[in-house]
Amino acid sequence: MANGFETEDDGDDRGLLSDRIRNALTDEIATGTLAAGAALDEQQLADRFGASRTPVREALRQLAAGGLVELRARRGGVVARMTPERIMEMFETVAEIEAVCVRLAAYRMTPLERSHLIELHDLSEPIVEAGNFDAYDSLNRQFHEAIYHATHNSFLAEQAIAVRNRLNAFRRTQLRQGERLRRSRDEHETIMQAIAEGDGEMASRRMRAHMLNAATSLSRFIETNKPGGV
Amino acid sequence: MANGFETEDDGDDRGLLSDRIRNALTDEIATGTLAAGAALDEQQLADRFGASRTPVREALRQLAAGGLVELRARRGGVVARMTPERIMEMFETVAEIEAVCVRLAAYRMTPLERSHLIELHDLSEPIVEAGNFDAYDSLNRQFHEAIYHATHNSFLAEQAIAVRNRLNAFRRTQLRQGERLRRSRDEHETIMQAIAEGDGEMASRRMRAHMLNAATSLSRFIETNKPGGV
DNA sequence: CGCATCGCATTTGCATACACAATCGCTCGA
DNA sequence: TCGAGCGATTGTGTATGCAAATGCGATGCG
Repeated sequence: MANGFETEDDGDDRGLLSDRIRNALTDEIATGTLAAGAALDEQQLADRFGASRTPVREALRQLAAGGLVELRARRGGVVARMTPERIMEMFETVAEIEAVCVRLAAYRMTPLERSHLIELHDLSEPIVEAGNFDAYDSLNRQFHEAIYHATHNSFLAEQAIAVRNRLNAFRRTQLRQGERLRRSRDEHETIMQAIAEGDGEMASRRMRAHMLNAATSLSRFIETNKPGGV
Repeated sequence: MANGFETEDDGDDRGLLSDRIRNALTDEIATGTLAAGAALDEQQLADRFGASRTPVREALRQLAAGGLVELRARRGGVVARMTPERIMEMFETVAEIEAVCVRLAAYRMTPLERSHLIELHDLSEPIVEAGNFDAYDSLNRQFHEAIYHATHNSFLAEQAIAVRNRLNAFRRTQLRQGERLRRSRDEHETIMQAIAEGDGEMASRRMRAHMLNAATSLSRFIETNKPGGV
């Protein structure tokens, strides 16, 4: 097959082909390029990535293990189709896990980690003013991951990141709504205060509320833009 | 290869070969038949299961996605090698997730679910008296899974089960220690009381303590039977 | 005209073949 | 004697081929 390239001028063909395909598919699902419910034909994907079916299959299996795609035996795979109920369940789960993380983090974070978190939070102020959604999204992610890290429980942090990534496909558009950006930052502010006071329980409750606010916001968005069958 | 059997008298060759291999390997890792750190040679496994490398590879990828095995690129796979620190992190994570589950469950469970939980708990009394470890282990699992279910959040329940299964490989022997069986049931008792009173926060704190007690018990076990390099 | 059944096409699941990377052992040199 | 360089071997990563199963369409029957 089109395997004739030995040159690496593309610069992105390091690593395993199956991993690259997996990452690419993950991105495409998360960004919505591959809509929920879309059929995933192995040969078709193989052609698209200029590979054979073997690495495509391995990528699909991994994605299925992560829950991003559903594989029905001998009937091919589809991008995991989420009901609104399921999405809300995922949001609640993320909210609870985040709440756990911030409680542990409040009790365990080092001064260095605390200052890093404050720095991230401060950086977001001008970005909110400018209404830069993408930049805030990135910073928001860093903020939450800094909290995961500060739990000093890398397994928990991995779980949190995994669940959060899985939700990403639906979280994407939520921040674009009106004043949600400002309110998100305000909520971060109150969480930071609780952390500063060393009150993990308070930080936990506020984080849970913060995540559920985001869920409510997304829920309204889904109701408004309700499509046919998804 | 030895593919000549069309007869299904064996009775266990339904479903996908890769799935059967995955399940078999999961069991072997969970039961310790495959020790942590053991190398997983694809051809060797293929021979052992009477299959080719393809389904074995797919099984390994899925296990890697679940965290049970580690796959280093072009260097093969090994059964995930856990440090004591990592195991404790996993225990803490399970404890926190269980605490979340029982809090939600306390607020949401139906009378039917509550009575089912009570029934399971009552069933364990004579089993503890008899010191039947395996039976208690099974009932214990059902008890916890009934709580997951009662959260009425199937995604959270799935996550809880997944993390719990991942820990199973190391939890196995923990209950065999002395009076841990009796104490485990007593702790369940206090959790049940909090649930009965509708106090989710209390149930949550007690569940966390319950799980961390189990972790401590296992920790002692690990210290006692410390092997060479794991 | 509607429904069931048979046959075909498509696609997955598995086997096999091949290429390259990593490791191990050897030899050679200091 | 020890270390470095180099080749052989082992095993992973990928491609391709083949068989079985599923879904769909056509055809025949009621």
